[in-house]
Formats: sequence, C-alpha cells, structure tokens
Amino acid sequence: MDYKKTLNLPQTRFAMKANLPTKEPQQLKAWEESGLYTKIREESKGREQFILHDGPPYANGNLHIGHALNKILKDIIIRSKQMDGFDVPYVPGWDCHGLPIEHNVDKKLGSKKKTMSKADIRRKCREYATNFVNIQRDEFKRFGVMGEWDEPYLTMNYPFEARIAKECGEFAANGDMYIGKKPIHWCCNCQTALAEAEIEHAPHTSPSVYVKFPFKGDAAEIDPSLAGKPVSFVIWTTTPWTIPANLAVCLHAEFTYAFVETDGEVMVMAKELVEGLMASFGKESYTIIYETEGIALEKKECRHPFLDQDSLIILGDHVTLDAGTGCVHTAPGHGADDYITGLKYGLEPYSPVGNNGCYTIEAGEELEGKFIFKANAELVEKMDACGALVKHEDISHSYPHCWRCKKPVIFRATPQWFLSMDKTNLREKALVEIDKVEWIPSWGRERIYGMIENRPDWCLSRQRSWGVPIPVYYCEKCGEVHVTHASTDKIYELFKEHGADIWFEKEAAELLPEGSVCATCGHGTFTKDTNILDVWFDSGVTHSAVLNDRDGLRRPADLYLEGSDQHRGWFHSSLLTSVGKTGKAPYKAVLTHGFVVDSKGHKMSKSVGNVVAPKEIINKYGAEVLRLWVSSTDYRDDVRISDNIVKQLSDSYRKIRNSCRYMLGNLEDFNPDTDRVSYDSLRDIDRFTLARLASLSDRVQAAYKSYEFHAIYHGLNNFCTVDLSSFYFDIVRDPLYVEGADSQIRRGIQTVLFDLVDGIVRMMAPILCFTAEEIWGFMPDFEGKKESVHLMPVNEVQASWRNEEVTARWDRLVTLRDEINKALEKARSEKLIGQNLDAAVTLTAKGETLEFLQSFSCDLKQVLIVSDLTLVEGDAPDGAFVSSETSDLAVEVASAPGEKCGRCWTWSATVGEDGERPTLCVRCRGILDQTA
RNA sequence: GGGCUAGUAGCUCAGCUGGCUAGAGCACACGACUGAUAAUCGUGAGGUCGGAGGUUCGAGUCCUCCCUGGCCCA
Repeated sequence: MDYKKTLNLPQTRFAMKANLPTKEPQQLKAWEESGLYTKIREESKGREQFILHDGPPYANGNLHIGHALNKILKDIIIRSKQMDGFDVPYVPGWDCHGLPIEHNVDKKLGSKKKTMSKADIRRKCREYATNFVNIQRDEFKRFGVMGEWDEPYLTMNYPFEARIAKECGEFAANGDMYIGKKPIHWCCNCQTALAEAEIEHAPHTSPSVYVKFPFKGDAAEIDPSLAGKPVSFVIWTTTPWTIPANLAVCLHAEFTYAFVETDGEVMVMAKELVEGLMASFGKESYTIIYETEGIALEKKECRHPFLDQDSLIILGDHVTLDAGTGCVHTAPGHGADDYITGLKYGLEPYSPVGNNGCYTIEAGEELEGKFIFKANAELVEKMDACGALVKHEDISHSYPHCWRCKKPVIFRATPQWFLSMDKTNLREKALVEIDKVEWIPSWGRERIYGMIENRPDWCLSRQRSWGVPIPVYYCEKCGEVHVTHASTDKIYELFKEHGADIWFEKEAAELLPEGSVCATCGHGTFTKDTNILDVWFDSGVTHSAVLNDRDGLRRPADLYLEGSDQHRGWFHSSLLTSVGKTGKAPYKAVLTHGFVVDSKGHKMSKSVGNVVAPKEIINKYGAEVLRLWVSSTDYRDDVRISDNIVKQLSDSYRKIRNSCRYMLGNLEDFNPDTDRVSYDSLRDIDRFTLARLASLSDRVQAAYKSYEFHAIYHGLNNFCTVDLSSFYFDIVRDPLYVEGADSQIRRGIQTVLFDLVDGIVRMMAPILCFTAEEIWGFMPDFEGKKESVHLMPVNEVQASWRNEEVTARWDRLVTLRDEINKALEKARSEKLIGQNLDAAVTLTAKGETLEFLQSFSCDLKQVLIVSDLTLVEGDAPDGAFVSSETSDLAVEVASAPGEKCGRCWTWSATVGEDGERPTLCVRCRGILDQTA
C-alpha cells in the first residue's frame, strides 16, 4: 500500500519560479488600480511625519543604473519608515531647465533656431523635458518605487518658476546679489557665451612668445647683489592678444626662481627650466647670479612691457613646470585660473575686448577696433620693437572651438550676477548650519565644509534661453539696477499664472508694478535683464518650492539622499539658498551613496563598453533582483555591478523565495486564529527558532534605522539558509509530514512557521516589495491581516521569544550536530549509509557533555535525522570518529537495524510486527489509528 | 596637482575601542536524496587581510610612504 497519501505533504500554488519580468508589471497595475499609495497615505494620517525630500534627476535621457541605485534606496527608506509607524509622503521631482536640454533642442532645430523667438525655443524645450519626465517616470515606477507619481514636482511648473524667480528677486532686493565680471567662453563669431558642453577642442596655430616684464624699481630690494641690474621676469603665452589685459605675473610659492645674467641683463625664470629655456633662446653663456623661492617675490611689481601700467607679482598653485617659464602671464579677464588667483589679490577681471572680439577703447587708441586674433602679429612686432620679446615661433596645439561655427573661442570677462558669500555672512552662517546637520557617512561634513569654506561667490547668471530669468531691471536713463520686493512680488504672481515665459513675451513696463521709478534718477522706464539663472539655483530652491509651498510637507526635511557628487551640487546649492533665505539648513540629515562601477571598480562608460543598464536586468531577472542588489551592497562606498554579481543575487533571491514557499506549503491547512499553539506548549526546537527570528528581527530593525540595508540582506539570506532551510525545516519535516494533521506537535511547528513567514515577509517588504506582496497573498488569513503587506506595520517580536536559556543550549547542540554530521559524512563516503535516516548512531561521551546530551533525550534523534541513537558513557571506542571541536565526544555510525517504514522512512525493528500493516512502524500505526 | 574616500577568499559582506590557528553566505568540487524536485541536505577545498616600512609582547585593526580605484575641484 502507498502511504504517501496519508502524509501532510506541502501544498501551495505559490510558484517556485518567480517569473518576475512578467509578474511585476501585473502587480504594479494591481497596486495602481487599488490605489495602494493613497490608502497608505490615508491610513497614516496624523502620525509623525518623516520627510525624505527627493533630489530631482535631470529630465534628459533614459535612466541609468545610478538612478536605480538612488531611487531604490529612497524607496527602501520610505517603505521601512512607513512600516515603522511614520507618515511618509514621497513627492518625486524633476529638474527641467538648463543647457543640456536646450542644447539637444538646438541640435534638433538646426538652422531653424535662428528664425525662432526665445518664447518659441522655450516651448520646444518644455516639450522636450515633458517627454523625458514621462519616460523616466515610467522607468522609476517599473523599479517598484512608490510615490506621488501623478503629481510630481517639476522645476518648470509655473508656480515653481514663480518661486525660483521670487527667491532670486529677494536675494537681489536684499543686496546679497551683485553684478561683477567674470571670464567665460565666448564665441566672437556667434557673439554668444558658451558653456563647457558647447566647446570642441581642435588643433589651432598660435604664436608662442616669451616676453620680458621688467622689474619695477631697483632690483636691490630683492637682493643687494642685483643692485642696478636690469632684471625682468620672462613669461610665456600663446595668446599675445591678452597681453594688453595683463595685470600680473604669477609664480609658484614653492618653486625656486633663478636670476640668470646673460648679455648684460638678468632674466627670471624657474630654476628647473633654466637650461632648456636658455638653449631655446640661443643663449650659450649665462650665469645664475641669485636664486630665491617664489614666495619671497610676492607682491613685488613689474612694468608692463609696452603699456604705461604695472604688473603685480602674485602666487598661484596652478603654476607648473610642464611648460613655459614658471612665470605665468596673468590676465584675470581672460583666463579661469587668472581670474581666480586675481580675485585673491583684488585684481579686476579686466577685459578690453567687445562682443565682436575687437579691442575697446580701454585697450588704447592704437588697438581699438582691431580683431584680437589679427592683432596677435602686430603685438608681437611691437614687443619685438621695444625689446620685450625674447623668442617667437608658431605652434600648433589643441584649442577650444565653438561647437556651432567651429571658430576658435576666447575667454572674456562679461558682467554677471553673483550671490555674495560674505556680504551678509552667508558663508559663515552656512558653515555653522553644516555642523547642525547629521552627515552620513560622517566624512560628508568635511567634504561640504571644505567646499563652502573655500568657494568663491556663486555666479548665478547664464546667457541662455531655457531657464528662469533673473527678475531685475535697469533704468533706461541712468542704467542703475532696479529690483524691489514689490517688483519681485509682481513677478511671482505673473509667473505663477503664466510661467516664466511671460518675461520674454512682455515689455518691462508690463512686468513692473505701476508707477515704478528709478531710485537713483527718478526715471520711469526700464529694460529687462537678459540673463537666466544657473539651474543649480532652480533645484537648490526645492526646499522652498516643494517642502514649504506644498501641502503635507515641511521644511526642514528629515533626510536628503543623493550620490556623493551632490556635496558640490544639490546639497550645496540647497544649503546656500536655504541659509540665505531662512538662516537654516533645509535638511536635518544628509545621506550619501557612492557611484556604480563595474566588476573591477572602474567607472562605467559607453566607450569602454562596461555599462550595465537597469532595463537589461529588469527584463532578464526582474526589478526585484535589482532591488536586492541595491540592498546587498554597502552603498556608502562605490558599488559594483556585473553579470556575475546579478546572477548571484538572483540565486539568493531564489533561496529566500523557496524558503518562504516551503513555509506557505506547510501552512495550507493552518488557521492562525484557531490553530495556534501557545508558546508554553511549544517544543524547545520551536522556541529556539523563534529566538533566532527575534534576534534577526532586532538586527533588521536596527539596520533599517541606520540605513545599513546590506546587513538586512545578509541577515535574511543567512537566516533562510542556515537557521531555516538546513536546520529547522530539515528537522521539522518529519513531524510536519508524518504526525497527525491536527496534532499539537504539528500545529506547534505551524505556529512557528507562520510567525516566521509573517516576520520575514514584513522584514523584506521594503526591499522585495513585489515578492513580499505575493507571499502575503498566499499566507493564511488572520485577524488584522490587511489587503497589502505594505499597509502593515513591522512585525512585533514577543518578549518571550527572546529565550536566552533555550538559545544557549541549542546553539551548543548545533555545534555538536555539525560534528556528528562529519561522522555521518564519513560513513556516507564509505557507502555505509545513504541518507542520514539509514544510520544508527552511537555517541560516547562523559561528564558534562554526556549530561548535556542526555538532557535532550529523544530530541537528539530527530535533530540528527537518524533512525536510531544511543548514548553511552565512557571513553572514545577504537575506530570511532572523535570530534576535533569537542574532544570528549565520539561518534560511531552503523547501518540502522530493522526495516524501513514505508510511511515515515525511518528504520525500525517494529516494522513487520503488524500482519495487516507489515510495512509500517509502530509510530505510524499509532498515528494512522488516531486519525482514522 | 588639491580635497574627500576606498582596497579582507572568485562574488557580496562580518571582523567593536589592536589579543586565541581571519569568519559567514553564495559560487566551486565531491557526495547524498528524489515526500520543498529546474528544489533540498552533507562534506570539502579557497585569503602572506592592495604593497613596503614602522610602533607594540602582539596589527586586518595604529603611524608613514607607495600602488590601484572612485567622486569633486584645478
């Protein structure tokens, strides 16, 4: 007779194969249709809020793996905080303005752009951004990220644009903003400013000249030995046209400078370069008559080689010995390094060059109106004539060109708006606020502190179309800046209704409050500023436009979470605008994650071909595996991803899934409300497992609180494989299948299995949101069970589960079990047994170990899953397996006596005793008698 | 070049304030089972803790330098 039908074998419709790529979209649809997010919001109304404020991704292109890491981390936090009892609204957003979008729209428009108005171009940009918001939204949703996707914040929404303009206008009206000059890339042909992204590098021929700047006054002030000698500093440049704008010669503080006497004059240059330079100058005989470090020459002065002005000697770290003379010609109006070092010495960004690339009158009558690139030759001649030229040759080198017209570009200082770091102590206040924020990891504080401490004023203006205009005016008569709180308020109202487009469509008079007059001259007509704001200002102001303006949110946020690059980006801009406006940081804590790199730790790039797209993983394995990947890594450092890594994750996903499936299969006939066995009536092994669950649960909750999700992944994974699959499930299988369906022992195990799935499913829910929901659907109903696991709180660990006595005893037993398994394995390799049930084991021990083993009595046989077990007192018999861990334990394995029971597969001498049921052991006969 | 940061078995991670022969899971190899079965169980082999110095009775853990990465600047 086949007794298989009399067993309680697991049964469940919960599939072993997850089939995630097809099932996840169905689940998403179901959640959407049931309005899960809204239900969660309603359920948690009135609870303490936790605000994780979303940093807006840029609405351009498809999502890459870095987006996945960021948004999934956020989702895990949102969901875990929600289950932890907070009200956690999540409003995702997008950064919609800016050059890259305008750039792409430009490319599409081609020459058509020239015929279009700014307003037209802006419409195209808006369409473009909208399109990518929609694409990215779908992709984010597919990751399983939950939030207010129907009403995200967009920096191009009218009220948002209004808010940006208002915040800017306030800064202007309060005097934090000022007009200064700064060199930017400029195309003289297109007569426009260019961003870094609009620059192409191409070969270009430039004059390479070495020019002498004579020391001003008597060189004796440097050293007496130089008294009366004509000393000059030799600079090298490939842009002679910038020499009229020279204001300084820059040295490196730590380099040694040599004073080289040759042909009756003294030339100064870096000592290390003397030999090569003198050779190239054709000077065969020379003497170094003095040398000193750069720092000793700081703030001395030279004369301009041909203009009636001085040139200050300054110090800068950008000076190198790779090329030139170690003395750098510095024109703060025509170079980035020059500008920055110039700022430190109070030099103005002097740039006597107009929009068309021709000198202005500032450069002198001789040069006025001449195109700079043409003036190069003339200047070289001039310097030669006045004896300043040491050497001249033409060289070909890589030089920046305009992406559009392909002409060489220049650096040129133009008027720009700046946010002052120090006028109203913004820097100082921001630094104070930094120390009130919790930076996770803690080095985030050092990183941003250093940046704020050293950054120059924030250049806010951009010469572009797609963005929010700087809402200030200029008096038509006297040219004075005009901006007031009233004018800013008016702009706010207008933008809220019409968007920032209205700025480009209306005249200043229509945008200003009636009766506005210039505070300086009393004139009443104005022109508009033509700049737009740096997009970092847009996103920097989300704390105001979203946290403050939107119902149900608040400032400061509890948490900002972005990649570590945002210390320079969003964390930075948000801090400055928030401190400037409110005096406070916009966040209480800032969490950062690293970057996604390939299996070797190298950055991903298309050209290297090591890019892993989230879509590929989702299509092959499902978003769940992507989420598991996010949870498995210590994201505070860079995180690696590769086919191998994902495959491994997918394997451990299956392990977790199967463990749950086994539990569900054994809970088909269990009603948690009526079949539960009280803790007191459970066996020790059941209690031990509950204690393990409690310990896991504690660790998991702590890990969620400290955002250390990889501890959860590892904890859960280990628990499923070690504590459950290979221990509890393995041992409990016999009573679960063999004992009566309604027996206390089986119901007790089921009670534990139920608490296990219930606990595990809630622990995993923030990470494996799809699978947790699927498991939830297959769990038996019970009182208080809600329609979705995501509506449930974390599982509560009962105090009684933390049973230290049972844990200590069983931890030790587990160690002994591992030892005995080694003996069984030896017997197996000797073909003495196949499975453990084929074995009869004799344990020989003494003293405390013997007592310990005896205290488990008949449990021991079950724990080892053998058919027979005998405990003997004494020394290790010859030939017995002696444990290396516990020397006082000897194990002997023999083939189990008797016959194998046809039902429970245990070997027993009682099989064959009953003539009617000759294949059954006495235990099975008893069980069948009871259930019959 | 500067600021911040990292480098423990093939992979993902433990290893607290320096203290037993450096751990886990997976992957791998071998074996068992066929009543979790495109599952499950057991056993085993994998690491001079990026490298070199140093401090110490003792260093994966502290210091210095170097190498290889990452982010941000220049």
